[in-house]
Amino acid sequence: MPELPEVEVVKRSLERKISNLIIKNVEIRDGKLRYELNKEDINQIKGKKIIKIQRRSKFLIFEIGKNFFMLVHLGMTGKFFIMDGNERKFKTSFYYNINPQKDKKHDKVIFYLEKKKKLIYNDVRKFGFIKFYNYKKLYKSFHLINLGVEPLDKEFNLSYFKKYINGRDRNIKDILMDQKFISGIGNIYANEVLFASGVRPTRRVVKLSDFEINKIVRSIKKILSKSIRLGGSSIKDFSSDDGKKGVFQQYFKVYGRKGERCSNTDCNNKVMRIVISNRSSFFCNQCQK
DNA sequence: AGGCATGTTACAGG
DNA sequence: ACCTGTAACATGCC
Repeated sequence: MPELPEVEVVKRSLERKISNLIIKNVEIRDGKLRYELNKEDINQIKGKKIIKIQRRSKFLIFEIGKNFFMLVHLGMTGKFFIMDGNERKFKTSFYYNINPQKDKKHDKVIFYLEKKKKLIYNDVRKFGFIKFYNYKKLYKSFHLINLGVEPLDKEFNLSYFKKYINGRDRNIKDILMDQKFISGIGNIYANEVLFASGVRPTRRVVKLSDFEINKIVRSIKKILSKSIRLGGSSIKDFSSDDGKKGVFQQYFKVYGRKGERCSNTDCNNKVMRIVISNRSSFFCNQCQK
């Protein structure tokens, strides 16, 4: 589900709903995630309070009690459900159509909170993980230490961009998804950003003009922040307990649109799909140079 | 049946 | 030691 905007939306939602609550108990339904869940660590958080939830790149960082941190990555299909009493609320779901019954099968960890609330970590493909650290080790962990700038930070600008690509002969799409360069962009947003910038995903970075780089930088900031504002453009809150099918609102201009007409009104070209680094890449041959 | 899927990373080769 | 590209991980939908 998650690229930066989605994770940010999840973070805000969690902050609102479960911060300042004490974790009464934790049930591990299936600890086999990307990394096996550490039971001793899990035991340590019982009786402690969720103090704060932060985001770095696509990672969520829960501060629990004093000097203890839970690092969560949602992988491809990780999501959190918050249950208030018996109601299963779909706060942040993105995996085909969510079916409450089928979905329960993939509940991995259940955090029992105060006020009869529950936080459920659910992950179909098990690429996500939950790890625990103290402060020092958290920020020294290999997950966080190699991350590049946050795309929405001022630090991410033309000169940072040029400095990084200097001497690298790679295509622009790879660079945008390179977490050591900027952290938070995945396949969907890389495609969308390049469409908005009028740059083909295959372009070598050494050949980009300052004008084009600026366009890319601005598109990144614009698209990511817009997406956060909209509640994560690739996800939609579900209220499916009444049996109604949730509706995905698609805002994508090129992603997944192979063969469809280009989104630019004055263009009759069809969107192409090619594979770059094992990932689908969509673009308009006419509008992207 | 086979292809495809928002993620990271271990590994091999240069 | 660095840099780059490939394959693998698990599961389900089309």
